[in-house]
Amino acid sequence: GKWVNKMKQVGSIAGVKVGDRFRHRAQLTIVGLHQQFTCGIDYMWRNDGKILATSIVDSGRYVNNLQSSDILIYSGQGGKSLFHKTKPTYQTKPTDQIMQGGNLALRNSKEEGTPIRVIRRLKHSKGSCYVYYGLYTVERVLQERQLGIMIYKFMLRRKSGQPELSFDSS
Amino acid sequence: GKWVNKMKQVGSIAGVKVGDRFRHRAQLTIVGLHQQFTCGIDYMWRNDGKILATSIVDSGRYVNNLQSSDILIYSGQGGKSLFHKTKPTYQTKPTDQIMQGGNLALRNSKEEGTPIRVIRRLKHSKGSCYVYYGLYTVERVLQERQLGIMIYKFMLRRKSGQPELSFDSS
DNA sequence: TAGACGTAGA
DNA sequence: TCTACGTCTA
Repeated sequence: GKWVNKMKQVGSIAGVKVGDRFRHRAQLTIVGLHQQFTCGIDYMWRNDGKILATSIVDSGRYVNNLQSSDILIYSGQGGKSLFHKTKPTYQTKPTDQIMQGGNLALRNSKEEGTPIRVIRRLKHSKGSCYVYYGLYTVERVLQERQLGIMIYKFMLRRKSGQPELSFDSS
Repeated sequence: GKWVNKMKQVGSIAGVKVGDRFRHRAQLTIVGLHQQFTCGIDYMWRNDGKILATSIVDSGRYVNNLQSSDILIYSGQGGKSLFHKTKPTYQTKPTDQIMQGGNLALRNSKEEGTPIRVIRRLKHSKGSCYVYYGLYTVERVLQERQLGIMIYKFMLRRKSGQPELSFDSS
């Protein structure tokens, strides 16, 4: 259950600035940056029934890729590889990723050109935190084979006109 | 990893008042009330190697019991009943609870008479929150049979001189 | 590395 | 009811 049925929204969140840092995923939920507690892709239902991605979290568990300061390659969700360890035993059947849920939401966002909030986990010697990177749009949807299964890759580009991100020792 | 290696401590936490409410377990961790993220019993190591309970969370998943405004019966942790559903299949062997970890910490706290922070989850029609109930001491350690296994029950009494808890519609 | 009174959403 | 890029401690 929830205290407040917080509405989801596309775009920036009032009071949250690019570069803001958070210790826990729960804090992203509280401020409304990303309302999924563990899932990497959050999305909302538009009035016409189409789902649109609102935010993604790059925690470093999937093989994503920050190609430059502006381009992020984000892996889709779902699918099971024989080489992917799950509890309590190893998978018996590999399955490809499917164009549904978060993957579908990201593809729809590309079609509509709507912005997506990007949060990335930064690791330090002392620990880690989640940093709000700002708004991105999906430019390309790719498919590739990885560990024997088909997975999606989404190429996102950071929207221009946003504050620079600087990562000093703070 | 962590940002700060926050020290655990027995007793009240500066800045946290009886009756304070929190939405997520993560917030209990942040303020230092209860540093275990999902486990119900938190404890620390004293210099001499003895473990002492620092705090417990009563989330309502175990069969606990608020007998009066001052007495809380709290179930120990561990043990597996044949009737307790676990993923991905049902247990094959029942196991009793063991006097270790959190259970041992609670027993030690009784011996030492040290206070324990108590947090209880309150459920509403709209959702739930965690409420800081204040400091309690362990008065009795009981054992009983439940669903075919031996479990511990800890009787805690709220220390006197603390603010009254009132639960109106706030 | 695994277990533990986690959460939100489909 | 289940899955999902959780998070701490032992």
